[in-house]
Amino acid sequence: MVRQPAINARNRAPLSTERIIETALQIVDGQGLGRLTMRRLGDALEVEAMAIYHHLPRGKEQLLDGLVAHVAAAPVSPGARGGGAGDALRGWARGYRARLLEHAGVLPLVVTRRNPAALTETVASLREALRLGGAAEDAAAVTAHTLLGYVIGHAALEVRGTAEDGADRAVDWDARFDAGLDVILGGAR
Amino acid sequence: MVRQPAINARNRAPLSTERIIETALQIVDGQGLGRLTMRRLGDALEVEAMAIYHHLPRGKEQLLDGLVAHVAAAPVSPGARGGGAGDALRGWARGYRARLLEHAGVLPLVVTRRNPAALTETVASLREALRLGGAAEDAAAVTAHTLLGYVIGHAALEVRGTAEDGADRAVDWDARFDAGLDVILGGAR
DNA sequence: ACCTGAACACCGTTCAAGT
DNA sequence: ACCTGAACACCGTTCAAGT
Repeated sequence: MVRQPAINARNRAPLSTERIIETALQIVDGQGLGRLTMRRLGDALEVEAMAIYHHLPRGKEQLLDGLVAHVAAAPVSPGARGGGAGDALRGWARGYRARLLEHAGVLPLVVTRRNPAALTETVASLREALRLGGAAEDAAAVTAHTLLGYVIGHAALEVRGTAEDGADRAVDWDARFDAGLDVILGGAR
Repeated sequence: MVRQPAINARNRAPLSTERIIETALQIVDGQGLGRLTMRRLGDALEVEAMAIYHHLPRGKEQLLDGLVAHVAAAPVSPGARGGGAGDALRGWARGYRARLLEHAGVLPLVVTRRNPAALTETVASLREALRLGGAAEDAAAVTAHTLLGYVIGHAALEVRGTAEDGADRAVDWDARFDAGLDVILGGAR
C-alpha cells in the first residue's frame, strides 16, 4: 500500500486557509450569511470547528475578512478591448456588479467591515483605467470613487429588491444599471 | 398616595414599540450592531428580555426591520428652498447621507435586509422632487435610482474607511461626496 | 394585558490533551 | 504541526406561570 503524501491518515485533504474561505463562501451563497457558523463550517470541512482556529487564529473575524477580500478585492476582468475609456469603465463596472451579485450574501460584509485595505487594489485599478483613458489625476480620483460608490449602492438596492412604488411593477435592473452608468459617465465613449 | 396612570407599579414608563426601537438604536450607535442583544436591550429598558417579545412577536427580525425603517424610510428635510431642481436634489442627497452616517451601525441592515417597502417612500419623495423640477417621468426614475444608489454606496465607502492608495493620505469625504453629486447631476442648478 | 423565570438548543472561543 | 473533546460564557426563543 503506497502512502499519498498530501492525504492524511483519514484520507481527506488537509485544511488550508484557502479551502476554509471557499467552503465558507459556498455556505454563504447557498444558505445565507446567518447560517455561516464555525461549527457548520467545520462540518462542511469534515473537521471539528476548533480545527479552524489553527489556520485562522483571529477566528470568525478573520474568516469574514477573508470572505470580503475574496469577493471584493480580486481584480475584475478588463472586458472588451478597443473601445474608448468610457467602454473600459462600463466593462469594469458591469463585471464588478456581476461579482457582487454572484455573492450577494457577503454584500453586508463588503459594505461595513472596517478593512480599508480590501478595496485599495480595486480603487487603484479603476484609477489606472481612467488615467489610461486620458483623464487627469484629480478627475480620475473623483470618477473612480463616484463609480465605485454607485456600483456598490446599486447592487445593494438590487439585493434588497427595492420596490418602485405601490404597484409591484417589475424593475429591469440591468437596464437601470446601464442607464445609471450613462448618467455618471456622461454617455461618452 | 395618588396613582399615576401612565406609570406602573415599579415606577417606570411602560414598554412600547417606539421606546424599544429607540433604545435599540442607542445601543447600536453607541456600541455597534454586534452588541445589540435581546438581553442587553432588555437591561437598557429595565425589563427582562422576554418582555420585548410581547411587543415584537417576530423577535429580533422585527427589531432589525424596525431599525431600518427608522433610519432609512423617514422623510428627509427638503433643505434650502428657492434654487432649481439641482439644488433641491443636492440638499436631499446631503441630508440622506448625513442620516445614514449618523446611524452608521445600521448601514449593513439598510443594505441587505430584504424589505422592499422600507425604501419605497424614500424613492417616491425623490422622484417627486425631480418631477417638480421639470424632469420627465422616465428620466426621473433613472436619476432617482442612480442618486440613491450613489448615496448609499458612498456612505458605505466612508464608514469602511476605504483607503485611497498605499499611503494613508486622508480623504476629504465631504468634498468627494459633493464632487460625485456634480458628476451625477451634471453641475446643473 | 403585560411581564417574569426557568429551560432548550444553539453560538464563539479557550485550553489541555491527543497523535 | 495539526486536530480533538470538554468546558465556559454567552445567544435567541418557547412556554408555563405570575400579577
